[in-house]
Amino acid sequence: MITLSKPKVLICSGWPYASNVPHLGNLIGCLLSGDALARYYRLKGCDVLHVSGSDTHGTNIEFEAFKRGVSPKELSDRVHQQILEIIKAFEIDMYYTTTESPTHYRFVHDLYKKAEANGYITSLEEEQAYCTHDGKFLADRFIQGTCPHCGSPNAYGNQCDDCGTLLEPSELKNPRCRICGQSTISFRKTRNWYLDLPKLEPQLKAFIAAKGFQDNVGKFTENLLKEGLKPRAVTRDLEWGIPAPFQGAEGKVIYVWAEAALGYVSATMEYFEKQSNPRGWEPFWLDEGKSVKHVYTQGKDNIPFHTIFFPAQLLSSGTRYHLPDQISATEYLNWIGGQKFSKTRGIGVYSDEALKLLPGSYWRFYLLLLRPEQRDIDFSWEDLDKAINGVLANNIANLIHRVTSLAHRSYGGIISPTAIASPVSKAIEGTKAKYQQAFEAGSIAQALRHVADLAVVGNEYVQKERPWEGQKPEVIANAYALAKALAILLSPFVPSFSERVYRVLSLNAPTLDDVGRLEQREIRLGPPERLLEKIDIEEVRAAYDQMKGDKKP
RNA sequence: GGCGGCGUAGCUCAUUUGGUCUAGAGCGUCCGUCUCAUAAGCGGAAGGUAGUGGGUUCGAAUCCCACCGCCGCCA
Repeated sequence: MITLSKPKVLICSGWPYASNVPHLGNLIGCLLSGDALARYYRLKGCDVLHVSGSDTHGTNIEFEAFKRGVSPKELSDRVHQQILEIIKAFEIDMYYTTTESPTHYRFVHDLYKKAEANGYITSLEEEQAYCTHDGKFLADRFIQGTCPHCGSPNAYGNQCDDCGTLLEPSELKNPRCRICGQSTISFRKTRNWYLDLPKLEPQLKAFIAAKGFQDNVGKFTENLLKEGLKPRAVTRDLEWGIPAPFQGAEGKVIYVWAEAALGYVSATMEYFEKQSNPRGWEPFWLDEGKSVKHVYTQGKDNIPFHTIFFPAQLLSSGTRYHLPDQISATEYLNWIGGQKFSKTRGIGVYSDEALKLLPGSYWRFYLLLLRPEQRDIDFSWEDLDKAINGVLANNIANLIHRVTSLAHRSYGGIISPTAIASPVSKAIEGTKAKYQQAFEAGSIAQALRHVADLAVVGNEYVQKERPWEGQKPEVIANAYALAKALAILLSPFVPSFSERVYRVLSLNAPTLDDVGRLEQREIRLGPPERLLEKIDIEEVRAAYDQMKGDKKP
């Protein structure tokens, strides 16, 4: 018998910025969506790797570190550790690294050296703000001054938050350095290196046309291409970051946008290095064909990075890397009343705080069910309550408990190998088909809704057949088939919950193929178990209020 | 200001390329009911002029135009 190698799937989740732990919106957009997809493809029997890591460079981290009086390295290391804990608590099963990894440095160096050799790197001398007191060039955000339009004294070098006008650093009146607070700013000439995107445009267009990205992803990308691409600077005069490998660029670093996404490749390399299989990454990245599928999850703001800038970086190397196949982008999850999450202003729940309120699996279920796939949504306690108590507890967990209790009460906990009645098997097969279709299209919330719908069918069925009256072993067998299908289909969303159900239903590492499959022999159920505790949303809310209250000075 | 996206019952969403009649479902609400189950389940009812206003069509939530609101990109 010939065993074909399993289809490979690489899930790439957007890299959390290591200035702070991710908030709920970041989490659902990147890592959680990626985990659900990865688990789905594993359930289907694919060879799956899910990678991401902490994005540790850039001026935001430098500034945040400065505010806290620590080095950028100290700050990002600390946040990275926190994120690792969060990943564990949210039951995310992936390879998570950081842009500080040596493999990443090496890969970024190699790639840009090749890009330079291939003639895709140009350089240009420009004037940039420089603080003579601190002796360094200042990123736009590090300069503050008076807005020339509205007169606000708190405008930044890139924009005035008070009137919304976009600015150039040179437009600010009385510019001062946000690091030392002094007005010791002058403009000096400096040379920076650019990725020649216009030169890569034909290749990019061919790639985008070939992949045919859907919906908002396609539109975003088209618009950007329509406007025409300009060369983008890939270096900056900073100390924190990956040193630029170009001739004459000593003392400069590769700017964060130009290296973080390359981490998808270097993380894959690093994963296989640790498996003592240093060439294991190649089938994932060097096969241009259909035997590997690349799916990216991130917030909508990152779409162009993944459809244009990141592919451009890969193309500039001259190596024919596998380019993105699918972008599963989310809209935004905002806080109550449409407010933006803000750590400093104390708005919203960050992932570390979320875990103090409820276990990770509860958040998973809520976030994946309400995943913003069509438009921005606002968090609400009511939705959280409905998702957990209404859908997961009352409908799903209760149905499974109901079935196992019935089986034990009147049938000795034994499921006989009966054929599944056609309406039940039809419902299971129909759900499975819609579920797969949704997942393959990257519509994770939709897949979960199909599962929830099956639980409704299950309750209707049990109610109608009344297996608590007389002996109806075939009804119990059908109900068992429903419970089993639910447990398996739910595993990409709430893995620990599914594991508990597997134990009760006597299932051993089932796969997608087991959904709707006929039992060959008698099954002896484990003792009925209360599978999920409900939440008291008012208590959770009170705990949240207290947590936030404690933080205020 | 320019470009793009979105706008369906209180909430979350369905309505495959415009056409099964009174636009569906879950949750919530109200009424009824079973009792195996986590005060869960089931049945029924109320609830939408599909953002608004025009237009195309025999027929539009689904196509076109304008306006309003939200979001994003750009200036």
